[in-house]
Amino acid sequence: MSIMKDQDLSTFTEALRRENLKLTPQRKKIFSTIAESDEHWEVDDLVYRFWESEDRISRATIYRTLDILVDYGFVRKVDFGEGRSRYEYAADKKYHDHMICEECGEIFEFTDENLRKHQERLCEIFDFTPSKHVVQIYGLCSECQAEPDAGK
Amino acid sequence: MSIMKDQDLSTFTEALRRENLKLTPQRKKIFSTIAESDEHWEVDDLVYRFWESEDRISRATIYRTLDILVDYGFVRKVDFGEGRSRYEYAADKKYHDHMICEECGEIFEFTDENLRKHQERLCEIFDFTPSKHVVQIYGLCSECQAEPDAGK
DNA sequence: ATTTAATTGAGATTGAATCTCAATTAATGA
DNA sequence: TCATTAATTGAGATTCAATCTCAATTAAAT
Repeated sequence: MSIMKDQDLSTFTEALRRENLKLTPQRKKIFSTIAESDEHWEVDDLVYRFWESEDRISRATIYRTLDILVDYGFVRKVDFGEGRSRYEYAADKKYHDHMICEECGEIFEFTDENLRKHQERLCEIFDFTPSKHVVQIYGLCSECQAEPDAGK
Repeated sequence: MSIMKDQDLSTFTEALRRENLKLTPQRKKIFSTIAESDEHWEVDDLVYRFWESEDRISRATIYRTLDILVDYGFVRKVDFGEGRSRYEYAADKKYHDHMICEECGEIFEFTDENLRKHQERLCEIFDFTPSKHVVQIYGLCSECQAEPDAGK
C-alpha cells in the first residue's frame, strides 16, 4: 500500500524528469494527496483540503498539475454533466464505466468485457481508432427507487 | 417533410398549452429553426443565425426555450466535453450513440442493438432504473488516420 | 555558488450559462 | 373588440469553472 504509492511517486518523478519538468513541493503534495483520495473528486475538494493545511496551493497550480497528471495517465478526467470536471486516480484501477444516480448523486462503477468488445468491434467496422470510451448510465439507484420521492 | 414539421409544431403548441405556457413568436421561430437544423449544433449557431435575420432573439430566451424543448423531449442535449453543450433535434430520430473524431471534430452516429441490450442487462443486475445512456467513443476517424499529422 | 529555464501565485480574464427586473405581450373571458 | 392577468422577453448583471498573465521565486544542472 505505502510501497505502492512510493512506486507511483517515483514513476511520476521519472516522467517529470523525462520532460524536463521540475519536481516541486506543490506537485509532490498534489500527487500524494490524489493517490490517497476517494473516487471522483473535483478540483475544489483539493483546494479546500490544502486550504486547511499549513501550505496552500493555488488553483492555477492545481489545474496545471492535473493537466500533467491526466496527460501522463495517472489521473482520469471524468465529466458527469455537472458543469465542472471530476477526476479519479487511475494508476491502480482497471478501466471501468459509471452509473450515476440522479437522485442521490452516488456513482457506481462497473466493468463489462462484452460491452467493451462490442465497442471495439464497432470501431473496426467504422475504421475508427479509439483513444477513449465513455459509457455512462444515468437513472435511479436501487435505494432511491425504493424511497417515496426524496427529491421532489 | 413539411407536413412532418407542421405536425411537430402543433405537438409543441399543445405541449405548451398543457402547461400554461405561451406560444410566442420567439418560441415558434426557435422551434422551426431547430427542426431544420443540422446535427449537433450549439447555442451560438442559433444566436448567430437569428442575429443575421431581421428579428434577433436574446440568449436568455434561447436558453430558456431549449430547456423547455429538452424537457418535452423534442431536443436532446449532448456533451462532447468541449466546455459547452450541443443539441440535436430528437423528434424524428431514433436513439443513437456517437463517435467523435478528436482531429477533425466530425461526429458520427451509430446504433447498436446489442450494445443497448447489454446496458439494459447491466441495469437489471444492479437494480438500476436508467433514464439516459451516454456512449461516446473518442478517437481518430478513418480519414484522419490516413493523413500525415494534420493537427500537430 | 551561479545560471537558467521552469514554476508559482495573485489576480485578471474568458466564456458558458443563469438570474434579475422592468417593460412587453399572449391568452382568456367579458 | 377590449381589458385583465400572468407569462415572457431582453439587456445587462452575475455566477462559476477554467485559463491566462506576469513578476517573483525556485529546482536542477554546471
